[in-house]
Amino acid sequence: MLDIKFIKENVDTVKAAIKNKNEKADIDLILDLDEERRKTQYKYDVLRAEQKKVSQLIPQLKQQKADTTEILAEMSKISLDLKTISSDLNDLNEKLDSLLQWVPNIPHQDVPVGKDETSNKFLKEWGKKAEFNFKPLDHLALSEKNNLLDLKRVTKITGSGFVSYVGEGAAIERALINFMLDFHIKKHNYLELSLPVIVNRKSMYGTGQLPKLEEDMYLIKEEDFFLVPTAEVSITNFHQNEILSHKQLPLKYVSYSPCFRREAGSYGKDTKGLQRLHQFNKVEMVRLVKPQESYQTLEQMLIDAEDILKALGLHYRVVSLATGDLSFASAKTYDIEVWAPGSEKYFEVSSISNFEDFQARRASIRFRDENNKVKYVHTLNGSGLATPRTMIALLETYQQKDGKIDLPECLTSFI
RNA sequence: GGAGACGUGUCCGAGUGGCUUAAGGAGCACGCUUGGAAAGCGUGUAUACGGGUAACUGUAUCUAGGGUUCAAAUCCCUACGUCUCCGCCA
Repeated sequence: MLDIKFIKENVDTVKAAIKNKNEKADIDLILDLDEERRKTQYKYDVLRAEQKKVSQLIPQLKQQKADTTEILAEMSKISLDLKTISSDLNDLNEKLDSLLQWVPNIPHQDVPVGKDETSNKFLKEWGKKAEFNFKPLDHLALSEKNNLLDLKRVTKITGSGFVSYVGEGAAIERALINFMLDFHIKKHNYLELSLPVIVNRKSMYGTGQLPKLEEDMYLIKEEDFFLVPTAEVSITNFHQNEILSHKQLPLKYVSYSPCFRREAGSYGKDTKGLQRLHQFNKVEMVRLVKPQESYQTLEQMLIDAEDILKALGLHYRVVSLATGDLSFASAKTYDIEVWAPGSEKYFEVSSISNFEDFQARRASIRFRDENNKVKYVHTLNGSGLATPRTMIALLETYQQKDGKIDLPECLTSFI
C-alpha cells in the first residue's frame, strides 16, 4: 500500500510505476475520492463536536428542571444528519481503500524499465557449467534410474502438478531442507520459525498477495482461509499490527514451509518433472529492518542465498528483474537462476525482494525510532532456497557416467 | 460440536448510560535529591486523520462490525479471539 500523501505529491511517479509494472489503477479517481473523503470527514468532525458539546449540557439543564423539548428535537436532527454523513464517509473510505489496494509498489530507480523478463539485467554469475565426458541425463531420467521420484502414482492421490519423493529421493530433499535451515541459522544468524501454512484473508492482504493473486491461491471456503504460496506470508504477518522498538531491529527469520500455488494461467508451461508444482517445499528468509538499511540488507540477503548454492557447488547467475517482471509489492528483486546441465537450462531457485514499506503499511508493522518517532519498517524476503529446482540442478550436476548421483559432502552428512 | 465466562492503554486493573477529559497502580523516560546508587518526590508517557508558524486544538479508536439513545467502554445484535467444562477425535 502506498501512502495517499505520497501519491498526491508524486502523481507522475506513481502513474509511471503502474504503467511500467503493467498494472491498472486509477490514480485520478483515487485523488478525487480522497478529496471528497477529506471534506466529508471535516463535516463529520464539526457536527460531531457540536453534538458532544450540547449533549454534555443536557444533564445540567435537566437538573435545573429547564424545558429540554426543543433542544432534544434539535439534537435529534443532528443525530440523523450525523448518521447520513458517517455512512457516506464509510462508503468513501471503503471505495478508496479498495482502489488503493490495487496500486502497486514503486520500482526502485535502479530497476531496469521493461515490459517483461526480456529486459531483466544480468548481474553476475558464479562457477561454470558442469562438463561431462558423456551425455548428461536430465533429472527425470536420473530419478527413474535411481528411483527417486514417483510422478505417476501421485496423480492418483491428487492430480497433475504434484510430486512424490521416494526413498533416497525423499532423503535428499529432506537433507536439502535441513542443510539450508542449519546454514542460515548457524552461519547467517537467522531465527527459525515454524508457522501455520493456513492463513486468513487479512494476512494475504498484508503481504500483498491479495487482491491481485486471489486466483492463484488455494482457498478454504468454509473458513475463508488460504494455503500460503510462500512462508513469507506467515513470517511477515507474525508481526502484523505491532509497534516494535528500534532496539529489536533488525529481525532475521528463516522458516521452512510447503508452498501452495494453483498456477492458474500457466497450465502446460514447464510441466516436466519438478519444474513447476502446485505444492513444493521452500526455506524462506525474511527480514524486518530500519528504512535506511533496507537496500544494504537486500544485498546481504542475496549473498545469504548465494552461499547455499556455493556450498552445494552449483553454477548460478543473478539477474535484476525489470519493472514488468517485478511482483506487485516489490520495489526491487533479484532472481538467482541455477544451471541444470541435463536439461540445459537455468532455473529460478530464489527471488530476493525489498518491499520497502509497502507490506509494512498494509500489515501495519511499525517501530519507534531513536527519537521516539513511529515509522514503518522495511520488509524483505528471499528464498533460500526452493527445493524442487535445486534438486533438479543437484541431480543433474552430480550425476556419474553410470547414472548414479555423487552428492556433495555438505549434504551427505544430513542423510 | 454443546454449555458457560471473559475481551479496557505497554502491562495490571477500576469503571452498569451524562460529574470519564478512561480512576488507580506498575513499567518506561526526564528532572529534583545523592559522593554514587536505591528509595522518595515531581513531570511526562498511545495511534491515525484534520486545523494552526507554534504553544495548542478537533475527530476517531475500550477486540471488530452493526443497532438503541440527545448522549454508549457501559444497553442490544452479529462476528472474531481467549479461557473453563462436556462431547468427539488424534
